[in-house]
Amino acid sequence: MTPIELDPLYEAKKHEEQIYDLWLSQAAFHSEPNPDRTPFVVMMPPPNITGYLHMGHALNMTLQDIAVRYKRMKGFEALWLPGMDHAGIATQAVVERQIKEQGLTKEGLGRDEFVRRIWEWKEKYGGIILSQLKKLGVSADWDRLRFTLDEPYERAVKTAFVHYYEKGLLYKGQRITNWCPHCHTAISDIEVTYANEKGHLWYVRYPFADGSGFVTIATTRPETILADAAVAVNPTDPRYTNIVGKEVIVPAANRTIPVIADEAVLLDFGTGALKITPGHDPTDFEVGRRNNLSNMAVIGLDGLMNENALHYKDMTVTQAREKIVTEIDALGLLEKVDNYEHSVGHCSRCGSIIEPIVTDQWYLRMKDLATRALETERQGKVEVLPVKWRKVYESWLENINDWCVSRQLWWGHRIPVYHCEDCGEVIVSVVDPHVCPKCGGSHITQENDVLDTWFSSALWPFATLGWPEQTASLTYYYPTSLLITGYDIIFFWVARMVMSGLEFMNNVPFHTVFITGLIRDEQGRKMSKSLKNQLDPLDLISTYGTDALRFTMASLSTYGGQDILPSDQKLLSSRNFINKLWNATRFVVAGVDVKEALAGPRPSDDQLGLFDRWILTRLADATRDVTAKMDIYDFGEASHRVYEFVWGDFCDWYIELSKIPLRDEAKAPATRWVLAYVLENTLRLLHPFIPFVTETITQQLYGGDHLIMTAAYPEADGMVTYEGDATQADFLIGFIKAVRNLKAVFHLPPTEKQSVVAVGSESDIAAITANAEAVKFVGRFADIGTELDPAQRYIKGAYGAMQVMLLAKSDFDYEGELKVLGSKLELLHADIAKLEARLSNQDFLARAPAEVVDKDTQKLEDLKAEERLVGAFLEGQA
RNA sequence: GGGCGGAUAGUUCAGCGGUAGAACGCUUGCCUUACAAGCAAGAAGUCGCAGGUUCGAAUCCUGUUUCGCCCA
Repeated sequence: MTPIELDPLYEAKKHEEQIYDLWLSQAAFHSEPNPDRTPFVVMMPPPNITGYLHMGHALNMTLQDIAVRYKRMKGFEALWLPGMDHAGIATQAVVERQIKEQGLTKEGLGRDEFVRRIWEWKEKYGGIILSQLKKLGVSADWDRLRFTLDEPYERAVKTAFVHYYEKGLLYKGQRITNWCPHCHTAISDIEVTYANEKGHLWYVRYPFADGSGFVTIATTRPETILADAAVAVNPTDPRYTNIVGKEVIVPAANRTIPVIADEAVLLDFGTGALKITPGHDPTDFEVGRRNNLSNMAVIGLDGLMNENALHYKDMTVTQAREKIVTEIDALGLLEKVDNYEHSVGHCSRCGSIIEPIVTDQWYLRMKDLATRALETERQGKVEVLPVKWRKVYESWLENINDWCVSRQLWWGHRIPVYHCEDCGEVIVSVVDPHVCPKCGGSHITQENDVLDTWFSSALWPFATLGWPEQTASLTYYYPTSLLITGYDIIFFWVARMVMSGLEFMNNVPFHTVFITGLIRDEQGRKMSKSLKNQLDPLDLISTYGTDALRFTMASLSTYGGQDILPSDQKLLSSRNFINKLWNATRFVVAGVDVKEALAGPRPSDDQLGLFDRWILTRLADATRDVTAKMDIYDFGEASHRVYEFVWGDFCDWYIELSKIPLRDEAKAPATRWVLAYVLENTLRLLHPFIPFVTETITQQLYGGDHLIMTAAYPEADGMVTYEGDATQADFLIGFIKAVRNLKAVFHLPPTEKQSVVAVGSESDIAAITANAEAVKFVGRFADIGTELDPAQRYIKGAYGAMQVMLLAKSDFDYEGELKVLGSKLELLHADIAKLEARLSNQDFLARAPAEVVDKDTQKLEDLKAEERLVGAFLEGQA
């Protein structure tokens, strides 16, 4: 056998790229429907084509990859379907900025040319994130990469639109919408983020038309006075009952409007009288509908005051506000101005202040769709994890509004609604109509607007599999298994996928949705460009290696979905762990040909030593625990458990202990097999978390086409365990620790090998003497005796009821020992007192479960035995 | 205003009815032939505060303080 030589340090950079290529070359990520296997399907949340890899992706994609690799190794037909989102507003903005630098505008280019340029941009620069994902080790089926604007996907979007339309769920109407003057499009309610801002509350007098005084209203937006349609009071407000029905004059506009009564008016806001501007406020719009008021607009789609704004025309909203306040003040109609903090809506995309404006938009009726999505989740057919997000999901669906799905953009799915210029017929169709079905005319034009990007994303779990065609993939892979995403898109995406899955597939889109926490910086702040506290995952990969980043992400994620604060320390710790694994491998391969050892027969039980049986038992325990956590997607706990096994059991104890039998050719073969077996299984346990290093090692061990990523995940059920032997080994480990502790407490040089004398029960002593060689080696003892020599003095320690004595040198510090023993006795006294108090409590004995009482009784006996021993030491010392 | 979540070792977090756990940091001693990206030993917490339920509470209930998030 020729031992394999490995570098003493694992250098991720040297291996990762070629390992990824190896996987690709073997088509290891590809999945095809296979009736012999159960599918496990994850739909990747499609990143924007304008996107770059950030820490959120690193977390989210790592967890998905762990789940997919795990299930793949578990024998599922695992499909992870990747994709990209056309991201209407974001992409259009990027290309608009680009052509602006060339002195061009999209209007100048025209729609077709502009869209053609976006496609050109997409081919050239778009999707950089995909190559970045590969650096993360993402094992997605790239053969099935989908893009939300590809032709087949477009057919799905049109089909969905036509379906909703024909079902009467889509309607077009003049309604007040959230208008972003910067993006120049309508956006939906959930794309508006509200922030409290300092502003003013202006108290303005509206004179009665009959000259009988005035009524004072309070407003935060004086510039909209120009579009006022009424003044409203609450019908139950005794202050104002006599003015309802009167006419008032709009300040600065000199129009008359009525005073009306409406329940929407709050009695305690301002003066209790409000101006009503249906054209520029959602609440007022509803009041206007109830009272047949006009929807006059004074602010245009460009965010400037329009022709209805009289002498304020072409001013910005801010300018108009200043000017009109001055004018009203000059007219003597400004009563007072208060400072006032109120909530202002901003475009979640660009941050501009949203203008509520009445425009013609398409809306999707949500009530029934939402009810079904709600019931399905409540029946447990879609499991939302962590559970705290269930209420968020539910409360949104319970209070849902109709969804504005049209956008005034050019990049996206153009709404498949056509108008016959000849007869006015409205045609809603998946295929482009060339002839009007009603009049036979050929002058047909399509609506200009496109659909909200989320309208297409909502179809992701089935449109990617070929819907509306009933493809073999759709039949086999749908519904999918797991979705992992961030909580910021529960409404935007998760809930809408559930709705459309139920509507079009009559089944849930996924069985489980796992919501991850948010990545924050070390101080717990959100990562943002303005704070410059963003970590770049690609930097972290080049510094620490992909596996270290992945292991950090996994080990920091919690089942409760806590936010995650990565730090250099944590990455360093993960990198060190990977290096530990690498070096454990170095040790194994220096003495064992793993491939050859495992090709041979498993040693019989009597060929295995005590510690061989111990580590095999521990491996089975670890496998069971890790698998149990993985099965519920608790990646954090799973990673901790495997870390503990690798470092704490395998490296710290078994590898050290194996050095003894490896020197003995009679025992070495069994130990070699165990080393190989445990290493092999450890690598498999770890592979989903740290795929590169485990595959690199596997390449070293086996070479050729042998991949760990397609190997079987360890099964605890198939592993033989030795409980009794494991307990005995644990006892010996405890004994070694007791001796080490004694040496350290009394500052005996670790290199100095001590003579140890153990005095205790026959069986305990027998266990120690039977394994004396191993115990002496890892404990660094010179020899182990079982009888005290009265002529010698000893350093006294206790391991339970067993005396653990070290031969003392003449200069030993007995004063110090007295102190140590004394404080130990005090601790024992305290523990014993606590237990005695509990065990003498009749209520405890009567009500606590018998096993708890038994455990405490046993514990008390053990403590008392140790107390007697330490007490005797002290007496002997005195 | 409504809702949700956090408050546990110096730090970041697990635990969520049976005498407090991890990682990192810290202290002490070690270049022990896999690993100093390491080894051994150790210190460190009245589990935010106040009540209650229970034989027993970090864990369940109520109130409270405080930080954060979401919705209006």
